[in-house]
Amino acid sequence: MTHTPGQPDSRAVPAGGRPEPVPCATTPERRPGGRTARVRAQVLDAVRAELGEHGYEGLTVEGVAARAGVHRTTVYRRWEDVGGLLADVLDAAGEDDWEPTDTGSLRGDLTALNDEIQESLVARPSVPRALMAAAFRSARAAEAQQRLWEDRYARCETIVERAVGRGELPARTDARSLLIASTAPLYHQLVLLGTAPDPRLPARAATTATLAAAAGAFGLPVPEE
Amino acid sequence: MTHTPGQPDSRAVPAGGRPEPVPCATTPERRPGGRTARVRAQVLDAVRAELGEHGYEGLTVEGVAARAGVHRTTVYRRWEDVGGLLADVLDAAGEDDWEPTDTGSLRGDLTALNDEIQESLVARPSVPRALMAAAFRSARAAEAQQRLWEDRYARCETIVERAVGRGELPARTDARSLLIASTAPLYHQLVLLGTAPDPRLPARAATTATLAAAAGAFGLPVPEE
DNA sequence: ATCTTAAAGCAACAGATGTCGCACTAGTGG
DNA sequence: CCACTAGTGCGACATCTGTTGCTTTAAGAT
Repeated sequence: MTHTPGQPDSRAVPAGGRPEPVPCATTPERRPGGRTARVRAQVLDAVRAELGEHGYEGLTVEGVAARAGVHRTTVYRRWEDVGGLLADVLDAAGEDDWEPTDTGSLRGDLTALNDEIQESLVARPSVPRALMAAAFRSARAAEAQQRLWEDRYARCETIVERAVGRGELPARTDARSLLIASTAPLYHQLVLLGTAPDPRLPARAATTATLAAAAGAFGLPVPEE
Repeated sequence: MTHTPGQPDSRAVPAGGRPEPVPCATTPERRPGGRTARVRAQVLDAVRAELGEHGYEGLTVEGVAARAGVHRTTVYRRWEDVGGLLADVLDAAGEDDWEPTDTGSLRGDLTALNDEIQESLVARPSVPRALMAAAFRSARAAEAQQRLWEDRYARCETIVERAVGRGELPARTDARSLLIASTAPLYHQLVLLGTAPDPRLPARAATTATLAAAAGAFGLPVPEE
């Protein structure tokens, strides 16, 4: 996850994901060499550090540039604004190897997942929370956020597949809906409602979703009977 | 809901909800008279109008002041910042007489509620969405938002009470958890995940919650058998 | 009517934020 | 080794955002 400065990553991503100024076919890849990649790594590291220290509120282009040892103008030119920075961070966040833990039961898996979510959301300052805040302000960050959600929920579908394999769930189950039903109350209460975190909430939400699933709430074609 | 300019409202609210500069007991109420109230009404109307036209992104103190026909400084002094403005708007929003519609069944009531929610969230620009965005940036707006959520969910508890009265649910049912389970997927998908609105989502989320409730997912003390 | 004073208007200022042209540095290719 | 140039550094500038001291207006009381 953490980029090692000085060891340029080989990903030749167009930095901010913005449309490039039309490479004229003679320049297939602009200049993926040392300095460019190094600056990108420094800046993204700085963003994560600033986010961890001051949260989204305290995240400013000025501060990021200073911490990265880079000039303001460079950041503005490559990432445009704070939203662009976070979009890049979000894309990088999707490149880890996270996967849901296997506890042996659907309810256990969902509870473990919810525990992880709750933990990441109650931390102060919370990076995921900051990224959600950013998604409200920047279209680019919102798109990156969407990609990350999609990736995460796709990985979580293995939870449902395992449950189907164990016979806990019917084969044709809408995995995505089940996962959302299980996790949504957490985000709703912790992020939107702003209620105090309840240590039993993760388990309760997971249990509710499990019960609904057992009652056939997420059956796909519902063969009626 | 809409304030009629020129007809000062009698609510002697301390405007922004901020701690007042200690009234010296000789001045029990500062100056609730015409101009003060009129300015407040003008400004709040301007906020709602700007929000409807440009969304949260385009909401600026400068624009609000101009539209309200008031000087910038006045807005800064009474509301401090955009968050303060929205907090005041949020508090005013809680003073309506909204109540959940009665369709005759738990599932129907929850579906109707979700339909209303979805409708308010897919509108562009969406005022509720703007208020949520504001809650991320301003502590004052966040508190006001919290008060509004609390008020809304409290009113919705009548849905559960009616269902209990009809014998659809056991007497000891955790109304709040049921309501959150029913509504959270909507907010999660439309606000956080940013997925395209699905016209059947409200009904499906309501059905899921109803099934879970029937399975005893929201029983309060659970007398064990 | 007139006095008092809370609140609004006004203008000048300070700081943050973002932009632009130009110079320079350092990969890249000959 | 040298030439080329994408990308960065630098400083000057424009703008937006928020603050402060003072003046003016008008609500409320005598």
